[in-house]
Order: sequence, then C-alpha cells, then structure tokens
Amino acid sequence: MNLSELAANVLQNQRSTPDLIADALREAIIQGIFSEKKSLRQDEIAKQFGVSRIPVREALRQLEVEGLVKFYPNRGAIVCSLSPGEVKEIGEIRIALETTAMKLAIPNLSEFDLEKAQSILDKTFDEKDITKLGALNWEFHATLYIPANRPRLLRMIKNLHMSVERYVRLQMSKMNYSERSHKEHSQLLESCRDKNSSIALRLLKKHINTASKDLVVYLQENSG
Amino acid sequence: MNLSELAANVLQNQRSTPDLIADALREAIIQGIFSEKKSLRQDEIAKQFGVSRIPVREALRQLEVEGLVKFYPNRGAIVCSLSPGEVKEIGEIRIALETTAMKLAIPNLSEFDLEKAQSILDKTFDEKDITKLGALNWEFHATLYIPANRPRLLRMIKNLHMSVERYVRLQMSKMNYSERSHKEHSQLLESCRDKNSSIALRLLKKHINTASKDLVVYLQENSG
DNA sequence: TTATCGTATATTGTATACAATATATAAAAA
DNA sequence: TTTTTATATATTGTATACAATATACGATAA
Repeated sequence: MNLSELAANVLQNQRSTPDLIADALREAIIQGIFSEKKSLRQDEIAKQFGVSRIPVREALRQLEVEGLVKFYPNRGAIVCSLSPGEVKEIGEIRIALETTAMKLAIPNLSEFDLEKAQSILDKTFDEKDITKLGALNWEFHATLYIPANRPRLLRMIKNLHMSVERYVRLQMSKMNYSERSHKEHSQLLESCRDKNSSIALRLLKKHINTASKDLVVYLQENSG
Repeated sequence: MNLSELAANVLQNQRSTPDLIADALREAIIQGIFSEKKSLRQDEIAKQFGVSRIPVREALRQLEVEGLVKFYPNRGAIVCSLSPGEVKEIGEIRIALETTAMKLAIPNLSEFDLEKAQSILDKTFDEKDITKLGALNWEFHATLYIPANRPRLLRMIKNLHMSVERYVRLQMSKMNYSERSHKEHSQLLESCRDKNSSIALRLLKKHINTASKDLVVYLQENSG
C-alpha cells in the first residue's frame, strides 16, 4: 500500500459530526434508551452533544433511511416501532441475505476465522449482560460472513440485525433463548469447519427462522 | 376505511422538502445528469430549488445512506461510482432478494397482476426512450413482487435497481439487451401464469445473473 | 361538570450569517 | 521555464435567528 492509498484510507475513516451523532442515536434506540414512538426532541439532543440542531437533523435523516426513525411534518422524528409482521419480514430477508453471505464465505473461511468465531462463542457462554450478548451475537455472525468479501451485503445484514436488536433484547431476558442460540451457533460453526455448505445453510436458515418466529410470537403476546 | 385512517394516510403521503429534493437528485443521478465523481455543489442545487442549503444537505445525507453519494470532510458530497465488483455484488444480492419476493408473490398473483405485467411488457416492445425503458423494466418486476406484500423487501430491491440503473442505461443503448430481456421477461411471466415456482425462480435467477454478468463485462471493457 | 374556543408556549423547518477548510490564482524563488 | 509560497476566492459545516406549525393550557359556553 502506497502513501496515497494510506492517505485515502485515513480520510475515509474520518467521520463527520452527523455520522457520530447518528451512531450514538442508533445505539440509544437499539438499547431502548429512547422508548418507542417517543419523539426525538432536536433541541435536547443537540444540547447533549453540545452542537446546534443542524447536525442533529442530518443524523436523524440518516436514521430515517435506515428505518429506525420516521419524520412527521412539523412534528419532528419519532422512534419507529416494528409490527410483528415487519419483524417477520425482516426474518425472511435475513434468511435470504445471510444464507447468501454464508455460502460465499464458506470456501474462504480460514482457520483464524473459525478460531475467532469459537472464541466469541466461548465468551457468550457466561455472559449475562444483554448489551454485550447482543454485540457478541452480531460479532459471531459477522465473523462468519466477513470472509465472503461482500461489503454491501454485510452492511445490509448488519442494518437488519440493528433494526430488530431492541426486540431481541426483550426476548433474551425472558426465555431460555441464550441456551438454544448457543447450541445452534455451535452446530453452525461445526458445519463451517467441515466446509459443509448444505448443512451450514440449512442450520443457518433454521436458526434465523426459529429465532424470528419466537420473536414474533413474543411480540404478539406482549403487544401494546 | 374510517376518517382517522384516511387522515393518517394523507399525512403519510405528505413529503418533506428534503424528501422531494432527494427524489429529484436521485433521479438526476440515475439519469446521469450528474456525472460520476462530480461534486454536488450545495449552493447551486439550493438555488435550483429556490431553498437554502439546509434542506439540500439533509437530502444529500439521505442519498448517502442509500449509497448514491458520499460525503468527504469539508469537500461536500460526490456522486458514487460503482466498481465492476460492486455491480457484481449488487447482482448477487438482487438474486437473493428478488427470488425471495417472487416465491412469496406467486401464490398471490391475481389475474389482474398478470395482465398488468403483460401490458407493461407489451409497452416495452416498441419503446426506444431509455429513460422510459428503465422505468418500464422496474414496473414489470415490481408488479410481480408487490403481491408478496413485503414492503421493506420491495424497498430494498428498488434501491438496488436504482443503484445500477445508470450503468444499465449505458449497456441498453449498446447491445441487443432489449430483445433478450424482453424474451426472458416473457418466459418469466409465463411461468408465473402457471404458478410454477421452481421454473419462475430459476428463470428469474438466470435473468438477473446474465444481465449482471453482461453489465460487469461491459463496465470492465469501458472502464475509466 | 364536559366540550369548545382562543391564547400562550414549545418545537419544528429553514433562511441567514459566519468561521473553518479547501481550491484557485498570482507572486516569488529555484 | 518549473516549482514553491503567499494570498484571494469559493465552498463547506454549523451556529443563530425567525417564521410556521403544533401542543398545552386556561377561559368561556353548553
């Protein structure tokens, strides 16, 4: 890599104020710090970040496209809530995209990737903090998808994970979710080690499907 | 539908100034009015729309998330160009998403849907205007996907179509693209009429795949 | 009391203003 | 000449200001 490329990389990673605010707000929404349908008061957010409302508004516009918030004319932005139907749809899309990523990744999975996935899995075993569990869950999947070398695909999958994260958290704290998930992850990783695409894809599909279905049921039971 | 629902609908369709500007800019980028890597001067755009730079910037932030433009610190936004690799990736994602939409849509396809798709197909036959051809192509596919009743999935597919539209145009004007595409569309529609999922999905996958591969080859030959 | 109207306050959306940074141009040095 | 440096201009990013709209609240009427 020459200096020009290095310089370009450095500039790429330079993030704008609206980007940073969007990151923080995204995290806050995912963690449920902003409750659903709560209006996101621009003044207040701006004050928190020590900036004016302009960069805050730009951040909110970004989150709008991502589907996390929605603007209503002259009433600002509110946190989007997902209906059970929308959660179901996201599950279906995840299956389509994640099996594609998995299929492309398997031939490229290195020993290092597999070890990394295993170590993440080990960490999840005795992790109780839901925030960390959520992060580890994403890291595990991302580790298996990154070798596919499809940045846009990965970004889309990540966005879907983000969108349902709030709800998965609710679910995690209740059921014996963690245990089953861990087992399914182990099996998936095993089939990845064997480079057995057909089994890996079937397991992944089932993994996403059962998690998604459970979540839909949970949301329907606790609907409000 | 009661008055309250009707009112909600009306408000939903009320689009903000940044949204409208984003629409116009999106269309301009797709049509190649803004050439690639051209910096999008906020002042100029604002003047065109008779507004200040504030709503223009918000529109640009939206397009950034959609992947059509990219911001560089203190240098504003430029139109993103896609590498052959990125176009290939979009083709792969399209296959994953569009076959999913098609599969879900087939059981719901009404006679009306099929007729609508046929009439769009007929119109494409002697359409020479590339802009209209592009629009008709999307309409045809959308007609077959809408009955799946998956709004988010449809939105994601539309975004991918939009992202490559610029390049498809270049390709359309050169090769005997139109003829083959029309034939493939006819076959796809036929299998939809028969509610033959397995054939329809195979045809659709092949349709996207060949179009995508041709496009990648075209871009590699005419790279700059 | 409850419902309706009018006014005050809060909040948004955007135009304007200005500081910071980048680009273009001209002068000076090699 | 070509390269470098200094200055001027253009452009961005955002704080401030203000008009438009929505919400909250109290007064009036039923």
